[in-house]
Amino acid sequence: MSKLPSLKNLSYLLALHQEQNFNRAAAECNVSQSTLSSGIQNLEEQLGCQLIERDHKSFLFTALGEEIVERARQILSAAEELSHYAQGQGNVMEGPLRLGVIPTIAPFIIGQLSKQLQDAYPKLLLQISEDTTQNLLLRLKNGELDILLLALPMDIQGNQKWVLGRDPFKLVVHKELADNLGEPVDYDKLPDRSIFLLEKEHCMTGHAVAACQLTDSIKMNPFTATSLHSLVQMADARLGATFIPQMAIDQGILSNTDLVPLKPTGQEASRDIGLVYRPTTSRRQTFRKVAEEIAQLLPINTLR
Amino acid sequence: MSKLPSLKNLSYLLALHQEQNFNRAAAECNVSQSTLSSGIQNLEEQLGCQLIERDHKSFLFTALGEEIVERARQILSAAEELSHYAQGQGNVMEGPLRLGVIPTIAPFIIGQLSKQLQDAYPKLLLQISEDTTQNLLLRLKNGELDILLLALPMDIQGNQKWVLGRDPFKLVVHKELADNLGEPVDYDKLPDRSIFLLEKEHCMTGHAVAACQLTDSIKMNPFTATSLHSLVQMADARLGATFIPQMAIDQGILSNTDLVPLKPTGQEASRDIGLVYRPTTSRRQTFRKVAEEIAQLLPINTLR
DNA sequence: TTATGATAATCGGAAATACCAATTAAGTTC
DNA sequence: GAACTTAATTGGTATTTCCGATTATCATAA
Repeated sequence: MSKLPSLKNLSYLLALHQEQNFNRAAAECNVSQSTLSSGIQNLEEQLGCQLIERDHKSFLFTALGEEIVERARQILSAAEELSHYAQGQGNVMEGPLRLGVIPTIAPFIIGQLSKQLQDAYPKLLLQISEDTTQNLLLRLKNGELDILLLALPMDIQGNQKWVLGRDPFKLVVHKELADNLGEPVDYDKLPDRSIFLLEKEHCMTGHAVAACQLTDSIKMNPFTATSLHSLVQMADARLGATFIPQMAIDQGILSNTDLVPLKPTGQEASRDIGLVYRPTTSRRQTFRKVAEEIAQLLPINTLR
Repeated sequence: MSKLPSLKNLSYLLALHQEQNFNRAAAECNVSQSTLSSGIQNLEEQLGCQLIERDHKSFLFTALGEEIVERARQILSAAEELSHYAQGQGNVMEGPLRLGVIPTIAPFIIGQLSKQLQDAYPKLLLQISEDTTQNLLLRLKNGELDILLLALPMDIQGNQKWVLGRDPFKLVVHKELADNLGEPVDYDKLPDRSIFLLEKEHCMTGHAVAACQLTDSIKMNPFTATSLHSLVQMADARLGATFIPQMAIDQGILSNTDLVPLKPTGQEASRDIGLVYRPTTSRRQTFRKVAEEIAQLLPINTLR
């Protein structure tokens, strides 16, 4: 059997890939430039293939090199997790857990979630990042994050998911405009261009349109907001109506407003909330317990 | 950050776990006993936990040690796969592929499959093992096998699967007994205890009983056979009827007999054929291509 | 054109480590 | 209790790893 690459050399390769510069990569690894350089050469020799193309002064990763980087990342992160796991004496609910959450979920759950996890698993170190679905998926892929809390359906690429629960949409309007709409709401009774939605970057826009049967409706206003709180403000100023997820309402996003939530048209006017993770993870146990905690906080818990 | 364990020490741990003896494990690793011994101690020190309990003369893996072994296996196999992948210059259809197949599928597919894979991917080294579902799952778990070709539904434990296709069951009887049965077969017209099946170890028994709506039937004969070929022989000797999967019939298991295949009762009188693999694998690409080749050989291809 | 600076590779020696053979310690078997 | 077997320990050697200094190559500024 051919000799296996050492974890050290693989980590040199990762650092080099990240920094794209031998000196900085060496500094990152706390070794000298010469050590890192020969480490990479060593690796290429052991693997019997070229990982970077040398251009006399600069260099470039080969396609094969890029793929090797990908795999090396998985191996190293598994090794790190093993080490953590051992140091925690097998307690999987210990150490850092990096969670990514989209902006239409984060503000309405992370408070309770942090508290609940802190109580249940005091040694767990929850680190939350808020970003768009696409960015979160990138950061999950390159190992920056461990798990993502997203709205589904969604192309989660090669990853795996658990569906934790459902979050119904409500049509939110000023109370003085609510009377003649009925429930579920008859959109025809709304003026044209009177429904405000979020920017396209937010997957909630698509989910709301689909779930509430609003496709291509002339009722939608072309102006788009960047947060649910902005939408609420606009609706409260009687500029029109908007869709707000139940979990935001439960967290009091409508308090101090004159808005009322109405049931929208659509059999299942809701989005699914799911937890997404790399298929190659070795922390399923940890993630599962976190999933259970999150599911309890959702308007409709469908886990299990 | 704490220091990562070396792959070498992890491989010592795996060998020790497999051999349960320092000398044999050392021989396995081509190092001296003292090297392996200190390697293990080293590992325990680095990980900051006890992996084996020393009993003055003998030893025992701790629960934590067992779990570490599990993870170490994954890491090492990923590292090996990385090495292979690099040596093959990124060609995923190269090198050994260890496939486990159950006995009620193997004889009717491995001939064609070997040939087809050999033609499509000449550098792929297919190694086939035939065993019961339970044994195959054990061997998949401990890294002895890469993928399993099984009949579903089945508890595949923590593994993942693709359903490749369907394989209908046929009720096989002697042609002189076939006339008054009709199609789909009315079991009431068969004598009691006239249906022969395989031993319980073979999952096909359960699948056939369920798919063909035979639950707890008095029609079943308590004698059980160990292979489909035995069942065919018994049916041909007019001892009774039996269920035979379509793929066996397609491969000519009924030639040189006086048996005829009849459509059994049951909407979907068939078993699913699936490919099962560890969720932590880094060879999905390889497996997928193999899956496509296998699916083509099934009576009903449902892949994609 | 020649300095200057930046880069990655190479070289030589020092430090760390991995390894083995032999020995020890402890328990088992005959 | 003698002969084995087992894992740990020891001491010495071989190997590997790492660093600092140097070299080679190029880009750019003077």
